[in-house]
Amino acid sequence: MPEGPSIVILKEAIDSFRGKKILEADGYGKGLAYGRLHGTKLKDIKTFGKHLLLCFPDFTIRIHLLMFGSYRINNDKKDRNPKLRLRFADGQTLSFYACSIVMLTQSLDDLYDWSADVMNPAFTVKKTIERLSHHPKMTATDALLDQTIFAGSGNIIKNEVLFRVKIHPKSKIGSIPLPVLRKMIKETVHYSFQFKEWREAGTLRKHWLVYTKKICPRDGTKIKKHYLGVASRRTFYCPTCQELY
DNA sequence: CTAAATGTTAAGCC
DNA sequence: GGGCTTAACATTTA
Repeated sequence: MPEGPSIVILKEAIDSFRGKKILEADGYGKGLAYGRLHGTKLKDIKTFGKHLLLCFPDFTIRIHLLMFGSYRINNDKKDRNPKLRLRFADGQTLSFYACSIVMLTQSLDDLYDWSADVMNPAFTVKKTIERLSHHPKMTATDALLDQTIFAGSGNIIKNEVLFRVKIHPKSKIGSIPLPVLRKMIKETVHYSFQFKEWREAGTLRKHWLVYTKKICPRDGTKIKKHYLGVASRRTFYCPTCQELY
C-alpha cells in the first residue's frame, strides 16, 4: 500500500506512539544500528511523500514500503520476519516488513523540501508550476511519478488524475496550457485526499475510473493500456477524451 | 502455478 | 565520470 495517502494513514495509525520510549529494537536489516534505538524516545512522526519518518533526538529512521512493504501495530505474530520491530512499554509493538529502512542523521529540513509533498500543507500550485517549468519535455505520465515534483503521487494517482483532468499521459509538460496544468496539480492534491478517505473506507478500487479499466466511463471508448514513461509503468487512458498536448 | 503489481536503487554498460 | 538501461529486491493477488 505504498502511495503517499497510505503513508499518511500509517502515520495517523501510529501517532499514539509519539513520545513513547523504545525498550528494544530488532530485525534483519543489515547495517541498521538497532542498538542506537534502545532506550530512545520516539520524538515525532512525519511523512514526506512515500517516506515515513520516525524522529529520535539524534537521528531519524526513514521507512519506505516500496512496492510490497507492510506493517503491523501491536501484532507480534511470528509468521513473518520483521525488518524492524520496535518494542514499547506494555507489550506494544510496531513491526515493518519487506521495506527499505535507512537511518538519517542530517536535518530533515535540509533533506526534504516539504512543499513538494502533495499531502503536506506547504504544497503549493505555484511552486509546482515553477518546478515543472524546468522540465518542458517531460511527459505528464513521468511528471506525476517524479518524487521531487509530486512527492507521494504513485501509479494509481497518476492514472486517475490524468483521466480526471482529461490529459493524455504522453502530453509534454511544456505544451500543456497553463490553466490545464494548474487543474492537473490541483486534482493531484484533491485525488490524493480522496484516495486516503476511500482507502480508509476500504472502497478505493470502487472509485477507479480508468486504472485497470477496460471501458471509458465517459464515452464507452476502449481504454488503452500501455507501459509508458522512463520506468515503463502501467498506464491506462482513454484515447478519445484525454487530450494530447 | 505463474505472472504481475501501488517502487526505488544499485549495478552495469557505453 | 555521465547518462542511460537493466537487474534486483520482496510479497500478495489474480
